[in-house]
Amino acid sequence: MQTVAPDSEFTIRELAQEFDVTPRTLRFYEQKGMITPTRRGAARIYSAADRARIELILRGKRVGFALDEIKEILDLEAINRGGRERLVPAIERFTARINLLEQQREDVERAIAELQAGLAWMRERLEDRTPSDDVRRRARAFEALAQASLDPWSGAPSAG
Amino acid sequence: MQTVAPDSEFTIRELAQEFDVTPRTLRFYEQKGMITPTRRGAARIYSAADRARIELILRGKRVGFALDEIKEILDLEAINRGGRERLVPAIERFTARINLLEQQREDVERAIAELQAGLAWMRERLEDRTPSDDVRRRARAFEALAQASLDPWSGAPSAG
DNA sequence: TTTGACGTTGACGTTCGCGTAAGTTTGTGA
DNA sequence: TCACAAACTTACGCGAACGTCAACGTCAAA
Repeated sequence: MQTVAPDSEFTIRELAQEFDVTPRTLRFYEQKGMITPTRRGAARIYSAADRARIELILRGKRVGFALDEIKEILDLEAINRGGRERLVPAIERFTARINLLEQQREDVERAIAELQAGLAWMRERLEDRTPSDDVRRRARAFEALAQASLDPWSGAPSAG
Repeated sequence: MQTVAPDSEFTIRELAQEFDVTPRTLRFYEQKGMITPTRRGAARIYSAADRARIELILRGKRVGFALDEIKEILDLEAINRGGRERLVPAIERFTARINLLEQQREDVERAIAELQAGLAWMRERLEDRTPSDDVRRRARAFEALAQASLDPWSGAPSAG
């Protein structure tokens, strides 16, 4: 999220701490060819561009990309250099990816809704009330799952 | 997405095909205690509730939950049976999870935007034009990454 | 100059989420 | 009754994404 001066330099530990990964992780990404920090002696020096790539890698991971896929995205520049033979299939893969992500956004929204329903449910249970109709309606997803535990409420008057 | 009659029954292969997983996957989930189909002889019989749980498991997976985490969510009914000691920490974990998901929705949206930016870029390259200012602005995320390949465009007149 | 923090390169270990035999049983139609 | 598909259990295997030593180098502070 932060933008840093373009001539910034970072050590491996600085970036590892900032992004909450271990140095091992950054070396691993390098070994996969996803980042190519320069060296001062044997030590790695990371540029602002390296840092930006790391950000993108980690965001990619959070949304479920495999490292190899992320690498392909990062290699956009290589794709650009390539001719139509590289460009065209890449465009197709990108498009497919975007569709998947849009599906995934839906999944995330449903997951949020479901967890919130479960949460509301638990909160009412915590207050020892039988769940309100509204909560029960929102917890529909869980009704199917937890019928055994829901059924006692569904027909019976609250049995204190 | 489909709602089925509550007394429906399914074989392992039916559900495997419907959800595009292998039978092995469903047995694996069972082994982890995430579903508990009944048996007819040795053969598994899945109920509508089992089917609903599978749906939830798979959606959970798509948004990046680990199976153990999904199991916890599915165990809401067990949590419900438990007292405050179980309920309270569960509420906290659910809340934390929701926050993560909201963060993730942002990540997904950014990822979509970035891929679309890359896509627009590639499309213009495909037409052999130097990327328009608009596209370049949207591809900011990639500028930092691929400076080497972007710089040639930035100041120079298109050199065919 | 020794200590200690931080860096390096292998190289093997671990967890997760199943895949993949191998061999056995069970149910159904010819 | 035989065959064959489809289910079952057991168990080892695998790729991804690192974790975790081991063994070594380097530099600043004490």
